[in-house]
Amino acid sequence: MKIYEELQARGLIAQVTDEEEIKELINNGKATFYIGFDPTADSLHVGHFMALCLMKRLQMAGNKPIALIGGGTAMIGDPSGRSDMRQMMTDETIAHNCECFKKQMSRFIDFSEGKALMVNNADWLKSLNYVSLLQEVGSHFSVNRMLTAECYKQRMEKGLTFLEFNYMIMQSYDFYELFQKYGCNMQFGGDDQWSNMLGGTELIRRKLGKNACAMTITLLLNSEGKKMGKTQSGAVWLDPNKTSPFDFYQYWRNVADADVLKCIRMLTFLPMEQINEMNDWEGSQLNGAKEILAYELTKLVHGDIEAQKAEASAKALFSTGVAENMPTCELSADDFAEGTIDLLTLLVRAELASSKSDARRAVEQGGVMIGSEKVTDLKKTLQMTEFKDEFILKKGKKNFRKIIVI
RNA sequence: GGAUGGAUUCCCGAGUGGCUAAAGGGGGCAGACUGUAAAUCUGUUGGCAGCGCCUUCGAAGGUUCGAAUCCUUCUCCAUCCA
Repeated sequence: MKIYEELQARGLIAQVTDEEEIKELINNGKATFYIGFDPTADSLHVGHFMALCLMKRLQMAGNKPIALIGGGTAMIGDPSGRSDMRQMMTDETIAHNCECFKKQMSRFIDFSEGKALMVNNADWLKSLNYVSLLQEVGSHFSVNRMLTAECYKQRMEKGLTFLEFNYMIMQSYDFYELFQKYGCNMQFGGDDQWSNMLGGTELIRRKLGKNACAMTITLLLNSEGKKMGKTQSGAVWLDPNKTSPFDFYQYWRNVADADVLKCIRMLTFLPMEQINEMNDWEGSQLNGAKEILAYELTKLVHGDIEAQKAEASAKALFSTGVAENMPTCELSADDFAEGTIDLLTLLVRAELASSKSDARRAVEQGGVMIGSEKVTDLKKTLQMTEFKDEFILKKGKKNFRKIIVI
């Protein structure tokens, strides 16, 4: 199976400008393509992960990726798919985020010997001259058409600033710049980027009379239509310090039945034959698929060893309630008042409860366990001497914390 | 620049002097049921040294025994007119 057909089979392709041309390019390793990443946080998350995987797949098929870090566009803020304006970031934050992105990306993409490039659009966007830009680029854009673009629709109701309105122009300019400088003939991106990307292909056609292609990746939505990779407390990050490998594993272990196979297809590198075998799995059998999904993704992001640890911990934890590698809370003597700590404080300290009131509620509702003992006494206290052996504190069914005193 | 409407707890949204830590829904959390799933049902959902106190209704002042609610100024948003 050629790469284009594989992407198709995995359900990764959302929209393309010219199917035949794109097939020809990427199946024969003739594409130099770019994907842009706006450094809006200090770590990549699951959404970026899909794009990185795509880069990797295409690189393996002989195409040349350019990772574009949007140090310049981040200063504008992409209004696509947003109902509110982005928080403005300082230059220092953006620069810092760019650095973080670079490090993380290098783990996925092979940048050695010019097999891939990494560029930052701040390098050319920041030095643009307003009047000449208006003349050279602005004259090729029709406001009428821009306003009908899907990505602005939502914002037409809530309000859109001129700054954000220009995001499309900047992204188009990026493509134009990369086309000339590196012969970049394709752009990939999330499906919400479609109109921004078309802006680029059109700019290239009008200014240079040349053809460039664009293709969008299907957004990873769950069965409820929400973007995956988000939890209550925020995104699922790729940085182990922001989302531990264990939590990362658990996120995928817990996806809904309806979403497992889609995730396996779109996110893992397992061969299609193997995935197709799972097609008619149902009921509790899908738990097996979830384990595969969680393991494969953890392996891709955090490596073999971490993935094994996370898997072993999760299995042990949910069968015996004890595991080698599990989220741990280390207490020091300072956490004890006269050698004692009360349960509610401990729950907060272990990050199992957001406040003491929250901890109290959890206990009142019978959700807290020490080891295998349910605790109902709100005033329970623990002596420091009882901590000689580590023990497991549990809130609800899925929140475990090993408590140790150092 | 002018006119009008608006800003409420994580989100949406009721509340227009005391009964309001603030209806209802969503989301979250916990329990039951299960397969670490979904659906469903139940409870819960500002904080603290639990039954009392403190902080909260865009911001700052003021009126009042008492304000999310009334007045003043300010900030922001939307719509219409220029």
